[in-house]
Amino acid sequence: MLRSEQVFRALADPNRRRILAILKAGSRSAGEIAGDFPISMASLSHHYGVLKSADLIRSERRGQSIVYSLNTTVFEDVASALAEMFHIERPDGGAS
Amino acid sequence: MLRSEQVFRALADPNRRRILAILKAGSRSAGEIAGDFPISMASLSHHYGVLKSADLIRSERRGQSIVYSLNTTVFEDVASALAEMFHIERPDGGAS
DNA sequence: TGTATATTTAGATGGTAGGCTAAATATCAA
DNA sequence: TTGATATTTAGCCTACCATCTAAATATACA
Repeated sequence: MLRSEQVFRALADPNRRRILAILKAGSRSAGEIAGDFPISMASLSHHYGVLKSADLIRSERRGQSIVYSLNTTVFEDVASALAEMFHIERPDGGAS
Repeated sequence: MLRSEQVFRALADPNRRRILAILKAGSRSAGEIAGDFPISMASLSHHYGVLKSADLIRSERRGQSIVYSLNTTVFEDVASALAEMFHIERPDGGAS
């Protein structure tokens, strides 16, 4: 089940999209990600929450750190929803 | 050139997504669209502005009415950007 | 246990977004 | 030009969002 509402809202913020872009290269801890941003770790934590509630990322504790990674399966759904929204024919006809 | 920033922001609002869904069925005047919404025509006009600045819709005056229609080409770009964002292979390899 | 490190949660604040009403603009038709 | 219809623009208000600092939680290590 795709939470369109939360997904679109999550994608609306440039910092969140940048987090996703970073995670695209591989999993990273909250601290590692923070190094690339000018905002506080607390603010980033808020963004992680938004991305998680949209199921776009996942988190896993590893020792003292919390490691975030991309959840690619949801992206398939988003791409399909978007294609549907614009009535674009896609070869896989709606990966669910 | 895709204005990601404005496109994502435009898609973040449910009323705007609903406007797009309505226009998917065909062009409609501002007044016709308004019939499906509980908000004022002035508020809708604001949403048209946001959608236009993202180049997601186009407008054309026809007599006293202004008729809105979907700009599907931009959606191809959005779908591609999204696919890129998640590193999903697509058959058309990025329609630009 | 006590302390340091890593991250989140709580609470406050400024800015932006979306809603409204009222006024302005544009077209049509007398 | 005058009046009616269609839509946008202007101004205001409220709610939400991104950000901050400070405090809380969780883990590691001595």
